[in-house]
Amino acid sequence: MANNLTALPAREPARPRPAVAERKPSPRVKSPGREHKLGATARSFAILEHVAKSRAPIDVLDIIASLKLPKATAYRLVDWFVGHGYLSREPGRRRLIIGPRLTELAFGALSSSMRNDTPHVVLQRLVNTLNETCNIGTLLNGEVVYLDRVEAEHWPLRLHYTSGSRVPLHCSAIGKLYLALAPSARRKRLLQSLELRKFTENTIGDSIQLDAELRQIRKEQVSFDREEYLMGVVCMAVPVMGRNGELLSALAIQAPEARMSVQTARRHLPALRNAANELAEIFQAKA
Amino acid sequence: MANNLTALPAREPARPRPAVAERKPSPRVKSPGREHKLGATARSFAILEHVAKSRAPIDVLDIIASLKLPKATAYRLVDWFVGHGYLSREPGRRRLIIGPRLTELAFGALSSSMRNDTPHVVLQRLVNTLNETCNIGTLLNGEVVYLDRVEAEHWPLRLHYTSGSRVPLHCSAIGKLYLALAPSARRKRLLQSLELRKFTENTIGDSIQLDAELRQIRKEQVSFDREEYLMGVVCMAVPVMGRNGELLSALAIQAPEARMSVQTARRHLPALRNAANELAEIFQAKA
DNA sequence: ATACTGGTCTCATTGAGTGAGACTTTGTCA
DNA sequence: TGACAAAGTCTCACTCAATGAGACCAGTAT
Repeated sequence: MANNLTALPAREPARPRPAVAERKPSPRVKSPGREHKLGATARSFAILEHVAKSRAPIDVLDIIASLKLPKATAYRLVDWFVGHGYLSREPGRRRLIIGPRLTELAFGALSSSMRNDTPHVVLQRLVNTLNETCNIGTLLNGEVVYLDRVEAEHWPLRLHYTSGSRVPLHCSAIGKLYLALAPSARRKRLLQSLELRKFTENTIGDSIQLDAELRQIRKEQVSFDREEYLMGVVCMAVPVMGRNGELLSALAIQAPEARMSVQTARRHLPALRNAANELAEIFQAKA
Repeated sequence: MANNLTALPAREPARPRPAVAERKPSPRVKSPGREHKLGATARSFAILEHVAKSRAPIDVLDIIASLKLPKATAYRLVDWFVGHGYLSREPGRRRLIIGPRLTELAFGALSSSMRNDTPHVVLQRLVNTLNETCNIGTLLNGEVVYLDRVEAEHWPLRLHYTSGSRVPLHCSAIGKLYLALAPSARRKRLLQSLELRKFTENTIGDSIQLDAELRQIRKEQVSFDREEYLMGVVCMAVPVMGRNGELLSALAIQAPEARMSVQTARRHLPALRNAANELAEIFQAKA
């Protein structure tokens, strides 16, 4: 966990007064990767996390030391927290403990995440049962992105947020599923902007064939990736449908073909369908 | 809760440019009630609180409306939260839920506040009276986790952070309590995804039986684990209820059956109930 | 096409936040 | 009791991070 708190501008030693002012002519380069700073807020959370993590009441100097905050700043922030009930001081008016407001927030957060985190739990359970990697994915900007992903075998359930990786639509189970089940207007547009590039010998390369495949998918409500993107990787995806038949997202299982042929995958279909239904219900929590 | 978020300066409609600058001659009167603003931070917490409080995933527009934040600002903050894991987005890339980082913080905050604040004292007292191990637990990601735990006999009041240990819902007193008292929609979901694995001969193995048990629990507001998970271990759990009947957490006593039969446990019920009430009050301290 | 609705981006403006350091209070040791 | 250090507060010049109005840009619905 990179702790960039110190990395604030590192102000100069406060020169007495440098004339009046030199208007910088706004050198704002149109940097595309706009990152927001929220410096104070970041520090605030760091402090809370520090207090929450520590086993015993903590004093401000600890915070200053651990987080490398300047004294004045640390006291200022802590004061604010105390004043707003997020932190409290122990009887001796010194060491800090979690305040009532934060406790309240914590309760809320926990029960909220109890309610809403369930997608992940469902996924996790599915993976435990089938013992293969599964993921929940959706379409975003014409690409498949994974919303959550639980890897089999190894615990470290790494969340692959695959921000960068472009998974083309025409050669991934989830992508084809979306193509197949999108309302026709949308499908048309998506198809139009597809370039049916070949990745393996199995990749679908012409639109006639793709069309047939999509029809099949629509009929069966399952989509397969038979080593169409990566040789040796097989994938099966089912839709997570909303009440009105909208496609909320897709649930997929993925494994090396050595371990899971398309045949084998089909055997997992009931389990996937089941999980997909659970997910559908969860996603449709009412306000 | 006074909602002063709107009370930020209320910027003027951006006058083109008002000459260069008029140095205010520092009218800083030595105001004694120095108030720090921390505007961004305040707003940040307001957002988190809002999300945590709402029972369903919330969308940014709700936030904007409820908190009267300017659109751009709200999106900026939310983005930051999502980027830093405090909030997450649901499938449709729209509604917001509590993120992993906030869950972690919440958990830390709660157990920290258990330890330092009165909850721990209450628990301790209970243990001293009954002379058996007691713990406060909750449900997190479909598992039972202990927020605080005081062991009898041995001093070392170890806090079981049970990061790894999965305590299944259907065969633990706290788990069944949660199952029984959850709102019916959630109960349904939880039950659906339960695998009634047998751990001992007493483990409840079929859903009919479980259903009966849950009804009983709901009626009596106590839940027992009669050696259903570990042979020789008996457990009894009572709810800690909020003002509106929400389940805040659960309080349980645990002992070897040799020392505490279910009968004996029942005798401790009044003491547990009492402590649970105390806890309820503590948890609902007003800001 | 046409009108929404949800969301992103830009950018001038400025006040919120900053932090070195002086200062005050509290605690400790002789 | 004084004297010294450590903990905590306050000041203030400086500036950059946050702000928010509004233009803009998808998608979706009509």
